[in-house]
Amino acid sequence: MDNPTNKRVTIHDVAAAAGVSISTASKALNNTGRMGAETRERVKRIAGEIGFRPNALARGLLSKRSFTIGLLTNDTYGRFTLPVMAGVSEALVDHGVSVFLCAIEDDPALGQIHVEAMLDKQVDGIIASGKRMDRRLPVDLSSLPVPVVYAFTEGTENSVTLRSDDAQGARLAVEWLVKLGRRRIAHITGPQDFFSVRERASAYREVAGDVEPVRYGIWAESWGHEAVGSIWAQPGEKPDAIFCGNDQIARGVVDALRERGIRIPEDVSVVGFDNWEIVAAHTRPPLTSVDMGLKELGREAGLTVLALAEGRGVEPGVRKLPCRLVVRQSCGGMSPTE
Amino acid sequence: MDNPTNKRVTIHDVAAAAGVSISTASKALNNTGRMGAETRERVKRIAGEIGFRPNALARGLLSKRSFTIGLLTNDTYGRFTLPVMAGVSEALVDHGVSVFLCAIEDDPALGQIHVEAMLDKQVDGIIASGKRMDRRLPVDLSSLPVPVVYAFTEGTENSVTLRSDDAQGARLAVEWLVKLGRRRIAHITGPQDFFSVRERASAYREVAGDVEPVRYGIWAESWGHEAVGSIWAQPGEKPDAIFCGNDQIARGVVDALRERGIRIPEDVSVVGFDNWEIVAAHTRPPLTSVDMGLKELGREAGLTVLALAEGRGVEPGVRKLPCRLVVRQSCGGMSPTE
DNA sequence: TTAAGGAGAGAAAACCTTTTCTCACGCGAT
DNA sequence: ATCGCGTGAGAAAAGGTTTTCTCTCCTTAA
Repeated sequence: MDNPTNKRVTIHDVAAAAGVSISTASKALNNTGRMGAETRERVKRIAGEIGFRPNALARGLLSKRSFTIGLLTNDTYGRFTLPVMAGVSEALVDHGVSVFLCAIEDDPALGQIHVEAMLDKQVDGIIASGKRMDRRLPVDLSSLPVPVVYAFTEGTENSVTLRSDDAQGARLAVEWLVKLGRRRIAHITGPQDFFSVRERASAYREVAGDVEPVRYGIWAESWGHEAVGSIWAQPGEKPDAIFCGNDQIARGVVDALRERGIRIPEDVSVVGFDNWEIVAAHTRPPLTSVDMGLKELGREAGLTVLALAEGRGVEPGVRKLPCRLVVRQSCGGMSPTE
Repeated sequence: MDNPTNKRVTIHDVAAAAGVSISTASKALNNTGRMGAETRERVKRIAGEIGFRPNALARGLLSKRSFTIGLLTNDTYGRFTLPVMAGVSEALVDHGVSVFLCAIEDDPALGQIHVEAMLDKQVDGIIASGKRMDRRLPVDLSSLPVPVVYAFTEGTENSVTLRSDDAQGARLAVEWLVKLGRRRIAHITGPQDFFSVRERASAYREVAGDVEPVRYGIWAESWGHEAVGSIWAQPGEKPDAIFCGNDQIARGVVDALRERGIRIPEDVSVVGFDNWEIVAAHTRPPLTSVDMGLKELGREAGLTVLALAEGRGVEPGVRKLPCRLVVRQSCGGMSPTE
């Protein structure tokens, strides 16, 4: 049913082929208006046969809905926005909505250009996403003529913001360690100026108590390695579990422990954060890790911006999505519900 | 200069405000038609003042150009399409073109849906991208009404395909090792059924000679680790350099060497492939690695599809873009040109 | 038999922009 | 004085849909 010419088939062609007027054709295809059941069926059948697909530009011009949204991110290479994007795309494709990807590094001018390009193209809404929860994108989205949803980046005053519940995730991890019988749980994590770091740390503190100081550092293997070095260099009792601020740190921790002949998980349990498959699953032993559910976050962001675009109300504020614990072999025990 | 009402400002508003007709306004703004210089300036000034931006949908309806292209990928989480995407976006934003990101896992139905959605939205062209050069996307793009460019995935018969020159990249790496005085260079790499693997291996063979067998395995740290184990378990002379099929394998190799007390780069040089920052830069010591220039590839793909969309001819066939060697500390020596 | 009403379908406007065509006017040349 | 022409600017069509309005029949009830 391809059309041999290069010209796209329009509703005019459908109408002509079916021997009806354009308006009747349109109403038939959209299940609107009044007409004989037979006519409606015939139009639909013929439309299918000649491969008619409505021109979204024309439709959008009239309906003020382009079935298009923009995804703005400054996390070009990062592992955070990637699953978020996948989630957004997945949630919206069912609704016929396509996603403009706009990678603005940290360049305000570039951001501005992208936003304007999106508005020119009449996007129905914008999702702003980033690489950390407590930083803004370098572009002001607060007074746009379209709805904006923030996902994994800080939003403005009365905006809708979606984030993972890091405190709950941290609690999940530490409680799991406690349940396994660990009593001396250390926490090696990233820079203290990250909001997530502070949130995870205080949840850790709540559950694990004051037995070990929180160790702040950088988001790198080397820091995990080094921190273990300094803990084991000190005199006194050693931890029987280490809760790490991310998987890379955990990886460094595991390496450092192994170098000392300490067995994982028999002597020390290790838990990571992020559940970054490529690291967590390939560490020896594979890492138990907290998954922030970023894909789910993306899906939620997509549905939310869609709701706003359709005029359905959405309560503004910060919405936290739960994390889950992915159990592998680095801390013993078999399932988080056992 | 915001407009207080929610209504978007159209060229009607500009015309009214400037006291001219719509056609005159349009011609003034597009620098077409004939009119007094003063009129033209006044229209432009007023358009700027009231914040007029032309509606791309309406423009596209008429011009048959939507200034929109689609990027199809099945590498949702992968590290390959990510830089490709960044390159595409970067190249096209200057031309006012926005990019639809379509993540089709490996699902033909999903692919079909996305392609149809893109065509409905009148994309000017499509870039297909994947996670390996010798696999097709699970969707047929061979007879679409818009131009298609393949980047880092296999294209169809008479298509334009962009890929990295893996043979040249491998040669670069091995020649570098030779220049450093290494004579017994091993090659530990991925599965032999990857085209890139075979290509890299034969380039390796050309330069390094027949002194060590190529060791095929899987794309994982564990394989690098294991391969070193088996090499060092064998009797006979040991390699003084190892060229790895990717950075993860290299990472496993480095770990295994260190466990044996072998110094890097003093005793053995190691080179990786992919230059995956997050792995290469954080291995101890940081890995020298071959960079496939994926961002450049993306940029090139963007410009190519744009050229096709504008009717400028592009020679079909496979175009290989050069790799470059990123020198870090894992093989000694300081710069690839020294 | 006629008026009312409903069913089926088409005409036309609207969305916003670009482009082609037409028109009016003034000036220089005949 | 008239013709032609160049200049400045507006009218209208086009692009593909959707939607409202209108029109024509036909049926049914009075």
